Amino acid sequence: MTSEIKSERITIAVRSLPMFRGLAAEDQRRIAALATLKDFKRGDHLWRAGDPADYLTLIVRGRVKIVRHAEAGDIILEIFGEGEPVGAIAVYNYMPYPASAVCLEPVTLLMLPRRDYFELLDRNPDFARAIIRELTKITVALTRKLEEIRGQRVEARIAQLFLTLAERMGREGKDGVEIPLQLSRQEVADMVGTTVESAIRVLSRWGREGVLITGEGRFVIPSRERLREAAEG
Amino acid sequence: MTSEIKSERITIAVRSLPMFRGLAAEDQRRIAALATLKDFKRGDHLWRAGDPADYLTLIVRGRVKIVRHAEAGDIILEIFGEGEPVGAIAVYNYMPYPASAVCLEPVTLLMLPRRDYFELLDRNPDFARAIIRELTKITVALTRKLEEIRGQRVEARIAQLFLTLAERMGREGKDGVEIPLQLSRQEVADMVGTTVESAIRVLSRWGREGVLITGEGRFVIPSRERLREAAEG
DNA sequence: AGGGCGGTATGACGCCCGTCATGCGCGTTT
DNA sequence: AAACGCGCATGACGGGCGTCATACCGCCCT
Repeated sequence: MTSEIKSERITIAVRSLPMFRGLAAEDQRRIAALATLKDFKRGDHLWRAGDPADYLTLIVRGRVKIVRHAEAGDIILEIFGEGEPVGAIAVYNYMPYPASAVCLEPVTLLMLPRRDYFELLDRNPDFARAIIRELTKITVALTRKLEEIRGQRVEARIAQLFLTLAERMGREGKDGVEIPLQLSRQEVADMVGTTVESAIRVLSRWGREGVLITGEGRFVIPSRERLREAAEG
Repeated sequence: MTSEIKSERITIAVRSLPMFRGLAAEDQRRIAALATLKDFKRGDHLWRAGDPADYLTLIVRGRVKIVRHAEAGDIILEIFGEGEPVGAIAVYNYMPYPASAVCLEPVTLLMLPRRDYFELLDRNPDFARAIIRELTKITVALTRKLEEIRGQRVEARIAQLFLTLAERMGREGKDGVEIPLQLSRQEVADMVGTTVESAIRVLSRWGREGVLITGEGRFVIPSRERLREAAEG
């Protein structure tokens, strides 16, 4: 009974993932039979840096941050959302995860054992293309991050961060652009490579000035233009 | 006559490249027939950011830096050497080059038209694996660069840079580890994300203290240990 | 109630490093 | 030779931001 409900959930999940959408119904059924779903809550680790990568992991619901723990503090490399594969590179290359993955919200994962994933790859070469596309995106994003951190002042970097977030996941609300994402000051700092105190100083000042307002699990940008000015410096 | 000599050179070049080594002799012959060689000298641009990527480019001889021109100054993202493909991502994805490529030394390139490259990909799926491997390497390198730039002081970053270079291309000489690579102070600065002046201050002091000596087209590290101390800070 | 904890906020201090200026040596140009 | 450009070197100055300290608030726990 429960397992039937479960398998029903899995089938729906498989169909909803862009990566599997183009597949034949038979392939989709096979994947659903081999894959499992797993739930997490905010703050949970999907894995830690160094763990073995035994499953191909796809996000069905929620968002996840990829974090590297460095001596000088943590660095958030990327935020993945629904439909995206997480840690696909590590799985593909038989390497331990180079970074940790932590949930920013309640998350549901579809997990496919590595062995089955490779079998799928053999029968469906488009998957290699999908991987390459993901890797390209990551490379471009990392390059941009490098440019931003380099030389720019902290305020400009944070402004740039929220402009990017607004572009990626912003919704037009009645008070301006709304970014539905729960990030602590610490996490903002980790994303632009600075300290909590500096992030707090900028964000609390922006709150007073009405440039960017922190709400419950979201940020609001009353005027994109004023944020852009801050980004220019 | 000349063309025979040329085709002879090409055949040798194809055989020397790791990417082609596993191929059947017939495939190697086909590649040699389609590819061309091109020579450059130090300072030449292989291409500039924004140029169309019409050829798969492999380094037969010499080294190349990948540079992004940012407002705050240039950033050297990567240095590629013999046997490595350059800009393979751009070719694969039909996108214009996201960064410029400049020769650090006299360079010889093997260039394969994109059309032929894709044909080769279809007939030989291992190539996709090769691409993914390259992309993975790049991602890891970029991640490391991010960590280094973040938080660390300039002196530590430069020390880290030369430790990495020593690991990648160092040779044991009579005075210590020798890095056979011509880099200006400006280029060192661009690699760690700082200014020329700061790079000069560190390097000239190290020269006086005997931590790292700049020679003709090379650097010498008398004692890895002292450099490591500088990297720790 | 009290105590611990995590996130947020604010002030004071200090120093690294980016910026600007100046000078030197060397090769190339006119 | 003078003029110019380029790479390297060194000094002075100032500010951004990392570091440390303190405090407030809400929440969970025993």
